[in-house]
Amino acid sequence: MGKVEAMRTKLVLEECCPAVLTAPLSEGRAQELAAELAAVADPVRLRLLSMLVSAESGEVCVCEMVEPIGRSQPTVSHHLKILVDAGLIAGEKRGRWVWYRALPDKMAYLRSVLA
Amino acid sequence: MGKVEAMRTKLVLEECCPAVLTAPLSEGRAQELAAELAAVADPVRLRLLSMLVSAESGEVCVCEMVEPIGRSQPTVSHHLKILVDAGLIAGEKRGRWVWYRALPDKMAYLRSVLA
DNA sequence: CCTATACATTGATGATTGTCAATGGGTAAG
DNA sequence: CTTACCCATTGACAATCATCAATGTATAGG
Repeated sequence: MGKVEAMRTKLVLEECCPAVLTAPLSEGRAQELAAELAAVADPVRLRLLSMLVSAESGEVCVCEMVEPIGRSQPTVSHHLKILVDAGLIAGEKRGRWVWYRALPDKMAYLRSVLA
Repeated sequence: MGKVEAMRTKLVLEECCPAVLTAPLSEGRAQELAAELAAVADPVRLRLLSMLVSAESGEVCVCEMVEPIGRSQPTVSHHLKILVDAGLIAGEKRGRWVWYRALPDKMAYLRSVLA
């Protein structure tokens, strides 16, 4: 195995995709992981996440999300709260507006769960 | 940026975690991705997956999963069917038994969705 | 054949969830 | 102070889902 291949293996395994599912899961641990994954297993929340991640400034006002999402304002707030509770995004109030941004670390963790 | 860092970035971005969420998602695409992620957002299905992935021989008989999972046999069959429909596992009948194995490609795809 | 075993399917039920209308809590403008 | 605006919360409802008992299908053994 050449130097490049060895590095690729090391990086992929240790830095990007640490194994989590490679040992039998306990009932409690599985319950916890499932709840965290459920946060992203929803079309509205995936679209909200994609809007935040792809935003030029890194943050988006709620008022800019309601119309593109195509749901009522309370429904959008509901999903944003679920994402906040899951640690995937964070909101900051400025005046009458609230700006949300993505927290990539938690997303990376969720990705590592599926290994 | 040194050679190693450049390679790390390239590998992580292109080989392990291709970006999928970095552009705003359409309603239809989000619906599709959410349905695929929902397959793994369940404690029973996560435990089934972990049993298959960590199995020595790479496959596990249904009869070996019912008792550890702690649910009825029809419930286990129900969840196995959902995983099969999601393309995450496959089953093969041998005599009276059915052996399931994990299909890692689909799992890697799901992982790439969260980028 | 007849019985036992392994798994899938069906039907019913309780729990969870996504949705919206109505309302509440703050903030800025007049 | 009053009004208008932004967002969160509450309550209600319909849809979805996880679960089990009962039943169906297929295979092996006697």
